[in-house]
Amino acid sequence: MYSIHMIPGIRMTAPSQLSALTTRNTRLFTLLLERELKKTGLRSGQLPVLQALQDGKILNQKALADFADIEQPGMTTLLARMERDGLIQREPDPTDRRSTLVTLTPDGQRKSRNIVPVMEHLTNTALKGFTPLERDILVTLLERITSSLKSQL
Amino acid sequence: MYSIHMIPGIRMTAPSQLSALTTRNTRLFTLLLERELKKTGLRSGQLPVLQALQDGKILNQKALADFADIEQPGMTTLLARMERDGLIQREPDPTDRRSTLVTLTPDGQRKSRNIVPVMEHLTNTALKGFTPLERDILVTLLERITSSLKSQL
DNA sequence: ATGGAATACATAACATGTTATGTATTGAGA
DNA sequence: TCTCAATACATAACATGTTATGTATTCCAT
Repeated sequence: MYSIHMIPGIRMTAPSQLSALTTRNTRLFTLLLERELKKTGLRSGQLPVLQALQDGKILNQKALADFADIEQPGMTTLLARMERDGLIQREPDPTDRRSTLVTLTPDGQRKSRNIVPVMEHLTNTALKGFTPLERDILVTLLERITSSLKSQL
Repeated sequence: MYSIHMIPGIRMTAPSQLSALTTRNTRLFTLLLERELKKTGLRSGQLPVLQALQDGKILNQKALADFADIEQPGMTTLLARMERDGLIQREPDPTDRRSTLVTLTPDGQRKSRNIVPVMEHLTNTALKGFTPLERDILVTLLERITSSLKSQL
């Protein structure tokens, strides 16, 4: 499958600080992402919503929360900020009066087109020097962790 | 905690989900960690402070912020909550009137003894099925990412 | 010795997320 | 049909983190 010879800098020490490492990487990545997005008027938390609503798609808030993998109240407040900033539009669902349908505004659509190049650039920065094999190994290991953690929920 | 999710249109097969994977793992790990810590009366953000002040060590707020790798205002508010909750004590540094010296209270010391087993258990959960080699590969790759991202700051 | 830069901390405003809880609407079974 | 559970959303309270900014103190170069 994969071999230690292909991983430079291998140390054989205990990953006692695994969570610190992933947390640090997440915060660093988000920090750099926010810097890039600042030029486009977007924030990192908005990206899943913009992605989910691309191509004129219409979703209610529950579907957006599921897609973004956050709780419903978090999505409610996020969408309130995005509506305030003119990125999305909310209107009542005519078929279900509990539900609110969300769409991108033209400005939201326009700004969301900047996301892909920004994410590509940052991902390449994070994985600088990684061989394709190393990328695959990393993703495989991370997916196994996700699976293990989700099984504990 | 910010949330970076899968962005469409990135063609690289697997690593396009890198930030989504690490972010999801971080949130999942933190969620499970908070559940465990709830029994001990601690919160996840407090752990670096408790660790840094173990064995009666005395540090000022700047040193704690550096250790925890967060900004100074974040540490100030964190320490205010921890002081409110009786985990730490703050007193003026007699040798530098700008500085505040922080120590653990007896209760903080007592509660902090629960951290290591909790973290070990959760880390083993996250890395369930990993061989020692796979653990080291993972840590090595994550550290390379940290290094690449930090070089962009 | 002193004046200006650097340092340590605090505060405000905010984004992002979590629980807990309340309200209105919908749906489903007796 | 009617009641009761489930669903969708909102709100409150909070933790954790970020910038931006202000204040007080200390350090250093002249």
